[in-house]
Amino acid sequence: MQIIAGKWKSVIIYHLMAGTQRFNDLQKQMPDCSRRMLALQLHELQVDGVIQKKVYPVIPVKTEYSLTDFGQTLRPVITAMETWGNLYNQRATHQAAVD
Amino acid sequence: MQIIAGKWKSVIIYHLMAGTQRFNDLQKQMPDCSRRMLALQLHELQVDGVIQKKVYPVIPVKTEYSLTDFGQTLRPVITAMETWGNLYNQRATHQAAVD
DNA sequence: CCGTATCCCATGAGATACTG
DNA sequence: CAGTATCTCATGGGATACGG
Repeated sequence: MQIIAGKWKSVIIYHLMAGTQRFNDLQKQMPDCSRRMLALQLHELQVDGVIQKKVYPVIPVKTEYSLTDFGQTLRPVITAMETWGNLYNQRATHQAAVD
Repeated sequence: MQIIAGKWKSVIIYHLMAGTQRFNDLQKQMPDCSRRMLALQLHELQVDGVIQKKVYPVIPVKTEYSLTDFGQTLRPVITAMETWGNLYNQRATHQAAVD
């Protein structure tokens, strides 16, 4: 599952599951991920065919990211993670591991 | 999900889902993971409360690793990954991403 | 058998400044 | 707005050798 292994990839996919997002939308939802890292991981996800990027040639530029059909197949994996996270997020034990 | 984020952690958990394993058992099942890396990731999983280690004070030493109750709660996540992997492992496209 | 210690290089990732 | 470029330091991870 190298496809998800990147530190932020699963989070990006999670946010894109809610629908198309712009670069800044994603950044606001992941304040701990630097602009540089976000760009790098988005690029990798794109190369792996998980997400697609649409660029509108207006000024200033506008881009939109969304899941490809292939990326959509990852939904069950991400939702399994989310379900697990919801169960254990509020607990004191293992808090460091859950993050 | 830093708990699974380590390069080999999900694979270790996957193998331990089949039951208790010795260090060498795990190593044989993960030839691409060095002994050093295996030891490091096992230790982290132990610290995070995902797995437990039992050492038998015989010579030569014998150790056994198994999932804790907490570790067992990760089953749905790992099986979701496995299901996804089974679907896409054999396909030509995205092969690099699946790995 | 099951690790740890050390050395060393490759990659990761923040900060900052710049561009179409 | 949505990135790139560069510099720099931190971390990851292989190889090898050693230890209980």
